[in-house]
Amino acid sequence: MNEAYIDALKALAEPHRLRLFWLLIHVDQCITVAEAMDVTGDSQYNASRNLKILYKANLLAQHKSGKWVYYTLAEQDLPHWKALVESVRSIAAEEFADVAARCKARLAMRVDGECVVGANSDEWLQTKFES
Amino acid sequence: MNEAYIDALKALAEPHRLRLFWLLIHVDQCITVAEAMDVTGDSQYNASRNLKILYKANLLAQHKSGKWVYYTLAEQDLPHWKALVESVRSIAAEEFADVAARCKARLAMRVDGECVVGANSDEWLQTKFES
DNA sequence: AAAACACTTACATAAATGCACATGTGTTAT
DNA sequence: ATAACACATGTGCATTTATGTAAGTGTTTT
Repeated sequence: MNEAYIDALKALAEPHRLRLFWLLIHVDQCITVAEAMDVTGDSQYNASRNLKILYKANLLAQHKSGKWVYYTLAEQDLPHWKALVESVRSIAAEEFADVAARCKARLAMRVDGECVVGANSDEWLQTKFES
Repeated sequence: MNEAYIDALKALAEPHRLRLFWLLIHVDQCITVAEAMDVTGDSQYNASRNLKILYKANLLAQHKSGKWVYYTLAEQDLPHWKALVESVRSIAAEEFADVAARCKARLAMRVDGECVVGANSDEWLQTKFES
């Protein structure tokens, strides 16, 4: 049945999750829950839960590395799934310009492509943004 | 903002509405609430409400003709909206083979392209389907 | 052993859904 | 005309589902 597709639509039909998914499409990289917290400003519970909902909806893949859990885009084979991802990708960048900038700054804090600092670190909080 | 887009995703993230929208894409024709009732088997309230929700989400257009209200696909200009419609269009037809057949039979009851008979008519109930 | 990241549970609040009934509007018959 | 009928929509209520905050659990690192 198309229950899985319905779940994907439900997962995307929430502002925080749509933003997270758009971000993962456009940065084209894995991000951890801690990084998502910093970038979006969501609480730990919401960042974790929303990423997990996107994962359970088969929109994201996850892999664990030490105490970090990285989420990344899931590969899509079916046409209507590809079109759905394409739809989110096509959203104008201006809508998410702020998070995109914050995400870029947060990923710059990585060492050898690995996340090494948790959420709300001093280093991150010193990086000021005027929104 | 992308609130309208969120509303569209929400509108589609419900089995009955997804089915209705898929149907309107594939029959490429207006249908009335009464016809939708017969085709989907939904109650009058649900058929009316779900069509209206899709309409308010800017996915459908409506025009009134006498006591009938015809719903049809809305034209989309923005890329992410087009891709969203394309996504639903790409859903395998087998998922909705039954409703597609019932819709074809129901539209055959029209006269000069106009709906002339209401829901649960004798004529319709005589048309038997084995589901 | 202690600290940190991610996840889960429990509870309170908000929102969506379905049903029954009532309303509004257009059509048809007398 | 006006009364009766039919299509579509709105309202009130009960049930279910989603969301947010706070606290607790599990696992890994140092």
